[in-house]
Amino acid sequence: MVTIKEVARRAGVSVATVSRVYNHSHSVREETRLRVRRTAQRLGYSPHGAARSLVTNRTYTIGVLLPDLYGEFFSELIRGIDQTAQARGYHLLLSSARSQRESLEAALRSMRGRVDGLILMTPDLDAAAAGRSLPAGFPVVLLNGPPSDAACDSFGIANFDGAAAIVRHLASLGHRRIAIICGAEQNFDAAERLRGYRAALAELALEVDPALELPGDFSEAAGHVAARRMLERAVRPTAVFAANDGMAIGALSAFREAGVRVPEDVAVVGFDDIPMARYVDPALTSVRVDISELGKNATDRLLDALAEPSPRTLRHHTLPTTLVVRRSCGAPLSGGAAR
Amino acid sequence: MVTIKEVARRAGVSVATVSRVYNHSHSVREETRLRVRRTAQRLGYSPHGAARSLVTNRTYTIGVLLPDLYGEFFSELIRGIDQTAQARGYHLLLSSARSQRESLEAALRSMRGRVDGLILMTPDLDAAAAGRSLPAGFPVVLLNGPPSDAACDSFGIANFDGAAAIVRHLASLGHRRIAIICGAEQNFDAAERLRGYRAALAELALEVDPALELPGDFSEAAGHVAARRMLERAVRPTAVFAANDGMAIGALSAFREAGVRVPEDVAVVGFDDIPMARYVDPALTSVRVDISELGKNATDRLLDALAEPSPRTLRHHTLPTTLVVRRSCGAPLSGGAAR
DNA sequence: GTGCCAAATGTAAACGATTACAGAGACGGC
DNA sequence: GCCGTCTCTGTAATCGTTTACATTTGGCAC
Repeated sequence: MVTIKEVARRAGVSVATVSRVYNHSHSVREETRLRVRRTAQRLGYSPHGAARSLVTNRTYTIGVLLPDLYGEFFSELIRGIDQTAQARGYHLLLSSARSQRESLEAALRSMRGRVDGLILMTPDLDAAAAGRSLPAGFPVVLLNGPPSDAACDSFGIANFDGAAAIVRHLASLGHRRIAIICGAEQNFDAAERLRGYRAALAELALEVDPALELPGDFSEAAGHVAARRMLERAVRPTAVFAANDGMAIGALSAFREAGVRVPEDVAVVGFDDIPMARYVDPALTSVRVDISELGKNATDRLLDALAEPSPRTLRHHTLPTTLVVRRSCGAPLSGGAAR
Repeated sequence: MVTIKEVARRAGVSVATVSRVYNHSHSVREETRLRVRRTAQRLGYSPHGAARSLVTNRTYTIGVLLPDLYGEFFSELIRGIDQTAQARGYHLLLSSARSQRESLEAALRSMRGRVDGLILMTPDLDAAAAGRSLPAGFPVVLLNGPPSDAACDSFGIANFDGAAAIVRHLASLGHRRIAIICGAEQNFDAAERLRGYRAALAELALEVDPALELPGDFSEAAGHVAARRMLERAVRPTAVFAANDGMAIGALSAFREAGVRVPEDVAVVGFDDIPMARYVDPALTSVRVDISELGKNATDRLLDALAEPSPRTLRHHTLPTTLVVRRSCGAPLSGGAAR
């Protein structure tokens, strides 16, 4: 592999000059610059990232630590992060932390000297402590986690409001027995959606019935199972709120198999508004969350902090959600098909 | 940030000893090792990746360069890659190359000294040359690209066979006018699926009719549009093969809106077998491709090459596909619902 | 010719680790 | 007591850059 020394020798200059050509270009004669560039080109030289990082203490890389890498949620999130990072000249070091604690700390350690900052997704309630195991002063943005006492910014989505909006919408359509298929246990988003569901029921003076709260884990299969269990009941709910679209779609298929019509016999709504939602039958009413925007915002915030490392005020940002009404909830659709 | 020197000083040893504790642990007295470990722990030390890479010439990072980061295909692929890489102690440097040429080369340059090897996905037909712009001898694995003359391994999926199998299956159900909704232009997978479709038609002595080959781009919307265009025709196909599941699902929704029954009036099949496929209505017949396995294989191959850099024989690997029959094609289902 | 200034370039010390090599004890055999 | 050997530890060179500082060069005013 050709180094800066080699280029310098072949171009008849010192390494400092070559270096200057590749960085702030002032103070290099045009003729010299050209000669260096041509020589480098000919030799196929490009600067060695690690060596550069060592002396500048900048890697132009941000670490992204996610709980797992499954489904459209994550591809959207990464897309948003990558887009922003790339636009601002940063690389992405990606990792998923399967077994929470030990592996999380290990992952953090192994990123020392490889990244300038970190985007950390800690959806588990007990992972809140994660931020604390970080070296103090290291730039970190937390994603979708419970409010943490760690000294860093955090981003989340309006789970509570979105869930409440869904419930209010269903109630406005006349539903009184509204079930929920919960998200993964220990998951913060899931907990907030459940809390929003309960709060809205209370606000509407509807009964909060534990029997209407079915367990789930965000998978299509879980939605399918939950719907089946509902059908076995003597008294069925008239509406079902699945804590994400995947489970809603699983529930739809279970209802279809059982000959239960949606939305006539039971209304179904989801959460997230994944691209697929508008293509299932019936088209799924959901809560729109711009996941890639979430990634974008988190990345912007992190890169801002990197650029200007003054002690800025820390904040928790909440991304708003929008109700998207389609056929599955049985509402009259204004102006034809929902987009 | 605390360095190895600091740890050495505080532990009363030389930097060499600290280094030895962190690497091959032989030749350090147990008592010394413990003292060093404790000191490091107390100071919150962890080795600096860039410095380490500089001298060892190993980054334990592999670069992953993809055309974009959209949809379940990519999240599955990345999942497979990450899983394998992590298990073998490697990090992932992820990047998407939007505008092909210039950005591709730029991305490659900027990875010099940051990665030990590269997984490069070049689905575009004209990107075949990409491999050639790489420094010779740099370990690279190509993914889903056209056969390249570059000196590196490549992995792909059995697009041709999968498409042919789909067509044969439809023909065996009595279909004679089988349409295809093509994938993105210039995309190698798309081209191969089209080729497989045509070959199977020829083999079955069915007419290859350009009017039955509709353009698409792998998006749900494209499938929707293509299906609408079919419905406008005087003579409609009796079966539609969409080059991926997303487009098949878009087509399903268009048919539903038009009151055309699937599979009674028209059979629909897809490709990829994304998780969603079994939950749409009717459940979608598709061609199963284990995307995460693809990522896994490519990564294993790359890491093997890194471990043993002898000039191994280069190969092109093709991942087999399986036909998954569900309701949308109208075939009699053996043994109840397809898994 | 001399002195001064600015621009262009070179010299060499970092950066934080790894590792070849050397040195220091300890021990045992003679 | 001497020497060889083995185990543990230290010294210092090295990796490929950046960059503070020094040096050279040429032009220009005097």
